[in-house]
Amino acid sequence: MPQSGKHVTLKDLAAHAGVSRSTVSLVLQESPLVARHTRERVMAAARALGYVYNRGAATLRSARTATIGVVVHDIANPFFGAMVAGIDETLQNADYVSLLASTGDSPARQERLVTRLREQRIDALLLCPAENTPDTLTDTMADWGLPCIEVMRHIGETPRGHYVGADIRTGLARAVAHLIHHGHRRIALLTGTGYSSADRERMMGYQQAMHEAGLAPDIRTGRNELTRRAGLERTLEIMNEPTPPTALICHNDLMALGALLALARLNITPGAECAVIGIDDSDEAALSEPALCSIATHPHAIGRAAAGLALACLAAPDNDPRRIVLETSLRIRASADHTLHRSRESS
Amino acid sequence: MPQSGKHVTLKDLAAHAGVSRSTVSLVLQESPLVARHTRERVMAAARALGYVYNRGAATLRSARTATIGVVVHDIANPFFGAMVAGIDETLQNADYVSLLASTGDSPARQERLVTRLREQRIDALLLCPAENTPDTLTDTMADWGLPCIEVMRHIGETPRGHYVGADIRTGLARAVAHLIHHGHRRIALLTGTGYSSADRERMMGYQQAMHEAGLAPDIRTGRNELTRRAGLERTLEIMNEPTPPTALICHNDLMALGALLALARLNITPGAECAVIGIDDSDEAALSEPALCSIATHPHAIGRAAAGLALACLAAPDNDPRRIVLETSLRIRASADHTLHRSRESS
DNA sequence: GAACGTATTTGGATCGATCCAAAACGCTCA
DNA sequence: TGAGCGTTTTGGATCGATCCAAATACGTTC
Repeated sequence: MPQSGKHVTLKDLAAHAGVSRSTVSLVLQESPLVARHTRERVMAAARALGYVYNRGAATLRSARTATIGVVVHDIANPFFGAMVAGIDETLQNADYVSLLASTGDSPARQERLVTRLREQRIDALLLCPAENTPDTLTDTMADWGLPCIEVMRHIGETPRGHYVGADIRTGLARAVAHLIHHGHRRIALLTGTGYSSADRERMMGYQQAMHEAGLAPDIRTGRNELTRRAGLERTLEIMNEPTPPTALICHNDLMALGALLALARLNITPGAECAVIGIDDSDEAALSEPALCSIATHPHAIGRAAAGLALACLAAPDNDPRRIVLETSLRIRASADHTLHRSRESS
Repeated sequence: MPQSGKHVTLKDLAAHAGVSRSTVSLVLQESPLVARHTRERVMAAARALGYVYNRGAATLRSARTATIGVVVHDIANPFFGAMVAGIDETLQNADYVSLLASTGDSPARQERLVTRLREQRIDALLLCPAENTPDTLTDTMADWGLPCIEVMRHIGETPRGHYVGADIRTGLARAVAHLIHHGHRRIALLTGTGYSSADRERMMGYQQAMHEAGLAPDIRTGRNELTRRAGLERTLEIMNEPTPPTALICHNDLMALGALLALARLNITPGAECAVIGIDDSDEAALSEPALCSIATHPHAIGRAAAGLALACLAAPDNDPRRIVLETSLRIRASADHTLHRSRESS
């Protein structure tokens, strides 16, 4: 055992097991070339001496750490909890590990975290980019030779690199059609600043659906806060207008749940007097009172697809950008399952 | 620029800037020994060549990566989002970065993640341990010489290493006193399996408060799931008993919010007919309908304290275990702010 | 026992960054 | 101009692990 404070190295294991450093290295790599009894001797030495592999040292000669960075913009959004579970489930089978970092939706902080992860020599990056992320980040990833999969949000107008997302547009078309079918004509979209790709995608899908139905779009952009509290506050404002919308499609479930809270405060019966639809179909959507109607984006499956794509890129490097867009579905629940009262729509 | 796929190294920067590798290294370390014009030349070379530092290589000679691992058991719990924000805020000023990993409350997965983080040579670990974590983990950290701060949960009966938590016992004493003052005599504690230190702490604090009030404790342990859905389901069961409690203290806000949903489904008026108190005082507590009464544990401050302790350990290594326990406070809100109807207590 | 083929192990160079004693440089003063 | 001193830069060794050609060991056959 080396003196206190020093790490156990291959050299120590080799001396303890009576083999060479190269043999130790082969054992740790689970090489089939090593005899079984030799392998056992080395593993016993590793256990006895409390050896911890040094991935940084290994990356000086081999290229991989078996580590994937996951960078998201709001760790408190339940979408990401589910997505990370999907990522980890997929990586586990490949003996990879994900390391998660939260940008707080700041491009500057994001740059710092991405750089720090690269310095630690992650093998690939799954990135839900902060709003206003500069286009140059895609180039930087390419320069680094770091496989990067943009997830749910992308950098720039269209993704130039790999992308995994959900078919929000079709989901919005279904939501708008559903609301129209239930008698709604004043349907508003409650979204963020309008600058993130997620915002723009929602706005465009919603606008297209409204135009096709011959209705006037009503897009409510606002501050870069997509939380329950923001949904509540903004819905309170909207409902105090002279002619408020009769239906709200919210950026995500958190905002939609906030909107439900606002309606309750205003004694507006959610569903019957004002419909609310969220996006994501979080676990909470089904539990709330009334149950929230939501466009299901399947975050767990998104996570699995993104991690799977990262592993595929690492297994067979090829620079063709891949795009995976999972289907969405409209989960119809009480918050948007009533035919609108006629008096409310006319007034 | 080296050929594609190869990283830019100190050697490349040195050639580009016309200085030695040692000078480049000193510049990157921001050593005051280097002349300003030399420093500028090197930094220009680094920008021009797109240099990325290799922290793994550096740790072969220097000891630090300026990276702290944060391992939690349920990333979807809003407590951790707030705690991580506090951690990151504190680390930013020290030019440290946190890398987060989620154990899903599995000791086996936790062991794997902790090992992987150590292999990446994190400088310290903030750990909210999985339930049933073996005592030996504390010894392993000590053997590794890795400063480890247990947060909110600890390993074993009492923390043997560093610990940061909240004074749950005092919070529970206040909650019980508050409920008694409002006429409640059948007060139940809804908790987890009873095996985690967080469970035990809650059970003991609650029991002590109930004994001191001369009341019979009613502890409801259950499965290892501390979610909104679990709170809802278990409350539905409890409320179907012949003589259900008139007040529920729940393991965390998520469960308490689930309990409120259950009461609403049963047409039991939350607050008036059955009081509900959560633990954590998440952002959602104040927004819910009725607003949730909760023991505030200040996760943001917990995160700040934990990160601060980690930095202090790194700055002045000393093996004396430190213990920081932040004060809690009872945030009184509608879910537990009514005097109990007399008929309900008597029946 | 020698020859041969296969299995297993080895040793020195390499990777990128840091360390630190020595070398080099620039300035001042006699 | 040379010596002395303080500032700045340098070069070779080191760190822990991998690589890969060569060496060694082993088992089988004649």
